[in-house]
Amino acid sequence: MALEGKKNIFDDKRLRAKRENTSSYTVSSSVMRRMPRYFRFLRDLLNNDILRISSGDLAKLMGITPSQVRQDFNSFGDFGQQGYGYNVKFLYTQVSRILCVNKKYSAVIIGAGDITKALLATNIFDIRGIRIKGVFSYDKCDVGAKCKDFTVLSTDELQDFCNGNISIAVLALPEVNDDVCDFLADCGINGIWNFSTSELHSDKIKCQNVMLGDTLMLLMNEINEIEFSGNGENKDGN
Amino acid sequence: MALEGKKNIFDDKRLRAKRENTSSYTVSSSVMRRMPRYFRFLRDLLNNDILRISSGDLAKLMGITPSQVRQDFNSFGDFGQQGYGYNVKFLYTQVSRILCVNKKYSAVIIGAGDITKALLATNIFDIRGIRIKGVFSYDKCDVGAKCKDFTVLSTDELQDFCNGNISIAVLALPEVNDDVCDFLADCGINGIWNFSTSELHSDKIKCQNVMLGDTLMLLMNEINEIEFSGNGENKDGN
DNA sequence: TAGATTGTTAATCGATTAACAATC
DNA sequence: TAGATTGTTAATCGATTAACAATC
Repeated sequence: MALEGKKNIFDDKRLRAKRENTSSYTVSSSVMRRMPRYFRFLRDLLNNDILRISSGDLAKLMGITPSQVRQDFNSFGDFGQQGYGYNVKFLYTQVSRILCVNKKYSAVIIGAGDITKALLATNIFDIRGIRIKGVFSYDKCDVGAKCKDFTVLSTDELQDFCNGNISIAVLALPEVNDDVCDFLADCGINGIWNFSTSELHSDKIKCQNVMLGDTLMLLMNEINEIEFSGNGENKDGN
Repeated sequence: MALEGKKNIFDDKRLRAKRENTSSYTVSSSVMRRMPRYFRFLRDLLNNDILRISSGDLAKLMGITPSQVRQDFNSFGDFGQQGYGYNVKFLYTQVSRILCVNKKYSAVIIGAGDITKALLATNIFDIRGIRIKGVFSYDKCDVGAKCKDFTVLSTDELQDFCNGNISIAVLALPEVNDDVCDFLADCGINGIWNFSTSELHSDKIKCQNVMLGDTLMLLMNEINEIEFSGNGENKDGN
């Protein structure tokens, strides 16, 4: 495809800034947070054999403005072509690269309960190139049990097990203490995908706090505006 | 407590606007999305027997500015007191009310797999006053099986089962079709908490799309900036 | 009363949208 | 070439922060 031939994978504003020592160029977090959504929509387009799309059509599909589509991608590089639009496959590759999908990160899961089983039953890790290397538990009763293909190990063994080769820890526990950040950072782990109810922040390790209850409560608020319109009582009489 | 005595639960800018027919007052979604986080921090304060807090201290705790704390709460009403600060219990009650926690909504779960089991094993519904009334499946093979205390029913029976008494449907399925929104709306359900990989939007029903993969990819991007600093290779040599 | 801290207005900052010249 | 559509600048909009008078 002509487009790909012309595009250089290093035609990336951040990398360019780095090379030219204008350095400090970073993409704002509002832009970054939209990238996974682009990723999903572009994947769907590819699955439907749509090879080319304009900012206008993509915007309509996603319920945003064409300007935003163009601005968003332009914070990373010149991914389109005037008069043509965007090559979907190329754009998808760029977004995948931005999100580091298929970097083949290694991960461990900490916790041996139902969340762990649920995550292992999906392809959420596989399709992003993440390899789960082990399942660990703080609870000695779990040690030795099976979780899908994994024999649960004690967190006492985690540091030796990691040996600097694990990038991500999935925290699939109901509650954790703040020290878990230090502990995992000391194991050489760089990021925590946190399903516990405790919000984590650390200078030593990146944390993504899933906080499932938050979206549930937002939904409770949103439906309230329907249910209470008028009579001030909901379906349960409250 | 003096504060509570003086405060009127209807001293709420939205309700005031409604009464005075200035009507259209709505809180911006940026403010609304922060409410669950306030809810969690205020609950923690209460659990630690802290009964009073200033916007400055709460801001420090949460890593935001005192101005934001005051502005956020002021979009709903006058929840504090000059010279004193905020009464934690009262503020928590207001935030709970805003988020409709403990409204005793009824819900059903659709899907009888590991996500359903994982959710039923937590107290995520209980502590928010949500009552799970049934578990349903599109897959006839699941029907009759047990999911915790529930016997899985067919989605064919959903409409009769709901009979207008169910507010929330938890979609615990890998993938769904867009029509699911119409189907659930026709059952009289008002909101979908969506764990599938398909993003849902509808005029007929509120949707909260969890999109677990999104935060995982953001984490992959964030740790990349650590791992690739310098040599351009990650721990797996990619 | 004096000190503390809110509620609220004004100033700033950043993000989104609009417009259009560049160009495929 | 003419039409289409980007990349990018300028304008707008909204959200955050600062400042301070009100007041507990």
